[in-house]
Amino acid sequence: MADATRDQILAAATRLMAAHGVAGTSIQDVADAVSLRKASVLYHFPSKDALRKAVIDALLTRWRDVLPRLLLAGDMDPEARLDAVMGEFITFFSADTDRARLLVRELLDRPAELEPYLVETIGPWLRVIALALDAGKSRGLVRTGADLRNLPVLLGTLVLSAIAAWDSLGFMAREPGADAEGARTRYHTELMRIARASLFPDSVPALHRDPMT
Amino acid sequence: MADATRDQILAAATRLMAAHGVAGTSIQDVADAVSLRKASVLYHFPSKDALRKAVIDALLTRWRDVLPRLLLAGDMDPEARLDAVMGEFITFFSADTDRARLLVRELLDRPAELEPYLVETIGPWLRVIALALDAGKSRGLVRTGADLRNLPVLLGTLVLSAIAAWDSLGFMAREPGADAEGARTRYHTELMRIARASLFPDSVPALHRDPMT
DNA sequence: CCTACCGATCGGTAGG
DNA sequence: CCTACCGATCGGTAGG
Repeated sequence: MADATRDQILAAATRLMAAHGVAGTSIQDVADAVSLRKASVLYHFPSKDALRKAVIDALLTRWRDVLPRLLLAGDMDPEARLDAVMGEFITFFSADTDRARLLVRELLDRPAELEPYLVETIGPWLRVIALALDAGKSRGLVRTGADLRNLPVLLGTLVLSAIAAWDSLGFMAREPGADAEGARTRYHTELMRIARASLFPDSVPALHRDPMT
Repeated sequence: MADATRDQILAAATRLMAAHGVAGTSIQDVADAVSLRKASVLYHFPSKDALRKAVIDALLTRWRDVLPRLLLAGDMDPEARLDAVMGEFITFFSADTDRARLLVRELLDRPAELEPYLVETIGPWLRVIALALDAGKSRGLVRTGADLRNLPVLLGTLVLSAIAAWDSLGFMAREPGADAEGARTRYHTELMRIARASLFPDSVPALHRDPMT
């Protein structure tokens, strides 16, 4: 079933559309990247829009593979759950930063089209997390001031955009003479710390190690 | 000196480029929006790239007007300074969300071109804030765990992207039957709360009211 | 998967 | 600020 040529086109289109946007990527650009003629690309994907949809769909399908690991994580305490969810989130997008850039671009370009996907793939996760956090609140494990309706969306936005902007903004955080890999790890560690600090009172110590280190 | 036609073109280009990106906006689109011919737009701005640069430049010039208010804020304590900076940041971008969308797009499309502007207009602010925060750390006013090299960039990214994504993601936070204006205020309030929680230990109470309310 | 081709639109110019 | 026009490129199709 694996169509090697189709996969190569998809990979090239993903890279180009993440870097330059859909409007900034022509079918000819994709064809050049895989050493084919434009008409051959259109044989595998009947239109530019079909190619774009296939790129986004591949990304969201991969995300759906990650999701169950989070929802079925059983009766974790709020802190362990946050670490698990944020860790998977950071791992997923930093493993391929094209994913983050593509999603940010789609959020800006076609919010209405992305909305049902968000409701379907992020909605259930949001509800489960909000429930767990609300239970944690009454047990004093979660900050009473936290706005549980906005916080998860904002933390998701933070991870997504921070990773999408890493190539553009990472230089501002890199101290001279430090290794690039270490700088990225510290960037992710600080993402996790912000999330924890926004959710948990200081009296609840971090129980779990940073999944990024 | 005010050129009304030029300003109208600039305003239309700002709106269109924020919504559809530079590559997704043609000179014809801009001309249609101001009821001119394409050649007339090119009389006021010699090329599409000159138009784009004028749009970005107008945005960054406005930001430069806000900046001194932050840097010259005198000997504020860390908490008051965070409230002032975050408040100005949120006010600036939420007053016109095109600004946030345009900047996010430029960060993705032309990071190398934006870098000198960032270093010039954000760099000094970052250094002053980092110094003030570091002083606050030794006085126990700032969390010792905070990574002061990454935190300011991440909080800036959070505000920028959260406001850019409001139109796309705000629906996830809006409870049914709530007024839209109140929902947006609560969104901004939670942004402020995340920033404060990431920076200050719980033992330091919030001294200043939310500048958003 | 290719060659050859289509009409539409692109950014930009000449000239008034 | 307009009309008229330029070559290049766009997404897409026919036909093999």
